[in-house]
Amino acid sequence: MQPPFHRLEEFVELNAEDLEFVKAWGTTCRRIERNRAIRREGDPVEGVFFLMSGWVGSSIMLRGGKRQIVKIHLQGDMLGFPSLSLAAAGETLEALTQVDICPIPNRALANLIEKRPRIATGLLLSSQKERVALMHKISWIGSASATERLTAFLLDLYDRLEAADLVDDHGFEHPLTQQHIGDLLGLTAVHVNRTLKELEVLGYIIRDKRRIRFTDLKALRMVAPNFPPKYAGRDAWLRLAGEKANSTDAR
Amino acid sequence: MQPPFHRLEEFVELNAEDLEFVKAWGTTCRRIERNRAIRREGDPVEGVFFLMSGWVGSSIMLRGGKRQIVKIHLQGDMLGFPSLSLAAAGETLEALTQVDICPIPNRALANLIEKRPRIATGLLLSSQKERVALMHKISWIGSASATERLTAFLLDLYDRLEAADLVDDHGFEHPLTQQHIGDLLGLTAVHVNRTLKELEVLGYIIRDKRRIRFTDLKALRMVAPNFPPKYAGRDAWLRLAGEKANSTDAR
DNA sequence: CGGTCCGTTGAGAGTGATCAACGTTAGTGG
DNA sequence: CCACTAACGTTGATCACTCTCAACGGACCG
Repeated sequence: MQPPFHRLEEFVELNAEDLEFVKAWGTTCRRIERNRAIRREGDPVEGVFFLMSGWVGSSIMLRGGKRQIVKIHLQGDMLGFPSLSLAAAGETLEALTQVDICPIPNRALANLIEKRPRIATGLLLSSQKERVALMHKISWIGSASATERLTAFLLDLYDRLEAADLVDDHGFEHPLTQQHIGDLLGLTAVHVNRTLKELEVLGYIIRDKRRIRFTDLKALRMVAPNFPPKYAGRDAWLRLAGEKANSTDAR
Repeated sequence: MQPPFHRLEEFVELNAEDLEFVKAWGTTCRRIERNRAIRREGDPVEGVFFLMSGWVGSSIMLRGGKRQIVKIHLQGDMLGFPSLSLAAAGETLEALTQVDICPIPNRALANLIEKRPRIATGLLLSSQKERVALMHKISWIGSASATERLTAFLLDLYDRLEAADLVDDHGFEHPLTQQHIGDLLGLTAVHVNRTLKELEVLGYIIRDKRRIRFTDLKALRMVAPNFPPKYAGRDAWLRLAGEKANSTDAR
């Protein structure tokens, strides 16, 4: 089975050496059980993680015991990157399913930036993509109804799962409780329940245990507050590096 | 007057060559008048901008004519970085005051990544800092009251203005209408007005035209939903590159 | 002097939170 | 295999915060 490098190769074309480099990450993977923390807020930042498989939630604790889940990470994502700018980890990374993660220590990252500029560029652009995603999330958390937030979230998840080839028959299995979804969207679990039911009554989705099937994607995309932006693709690297990219590409 | 490089030097120590490189940006600055767009959503992404002086708002348009202001940029910020990952600009950059911006074309950025790894690292870490800021913003937009959101915003602005040395007598001048603040926080201008008045009645702030003075910072920080995180500082680069940084540092 | 933008204040309406109860599912140990 | 338990999902009633609509005053500008 191919490791999930689709995110790394989204913006840059990796050559043989690059691939060898990232494949080395896979040699030190760790398995973490469901509901265990990978890293807690305040822990020292020893590096980042590459998520090989499973679902991970990244959350921030608020006063009063509330938590805000900032992002659901899927396989192929880099975890803990934002905390590189902090003196101590600023987010709690929690395994929502059994997961396999590969720690990438700071030293290895530094080595990467120096030796493999194309991977570094890919990471830089991926970070910008994450910023765009956060910006959009702010835009619909800030001024959208519960129904709109929920559809935006579901569609985002759908698109990302599709990119990771985890969508089956217009639906997917997920490990999220309604409390999780509430913490993601800034809603209470009770209201998430009502809103999910509303979408089901409208005939847009069908729920069965922890499986969601999308029965009217078109209608859902009409409900959502903003359509997903179009990402740059591989030519972003071309735009950045000009003709350089072509001449150094091994394949 | 020294150009505002405080953000560039936050995570890395720039040597003489690095400084020469970034100072070159200043030679192609453009002046933009108040209320004019620097770049609109959908425009081609020809590069990023370094903000020499003035206030810039970065916003996303939503359906129904609503706009979400995602971030207020101050001098020393890099503008338009997230759009590097997009096929077309994903945010509108609007001058809130008269501003001076220095365009940095994609070609120059590529050159920078290749030739000046320390600046590149600084930009990468700055991007992560922005991600942290966005994550925090999500956390208080998602589940905080209007009062909490407003105080969080005011304090964030205060801290950033202080870093740019623009705070005077615990207060500052700003160009924002209450509509702007509403679009930032996901509130209506009417409610922003009531909430500002509430903070004034409580004795936490004093307003006079477009000037805000903070009369009880301690109380305000108690109201805000989360304290600002502690950033890594210059040793972040050390953490990344190990002893390498010391040996190559010119000063 | 008129016009426009911005700030201020009031009254009423609606969305989502809160509190509470109950049903259902899954996991545990006997 | 069953009893027990805790976590999760569902539904109802009430309440509070914020939106909406509306009117008016002040500041700035042509």
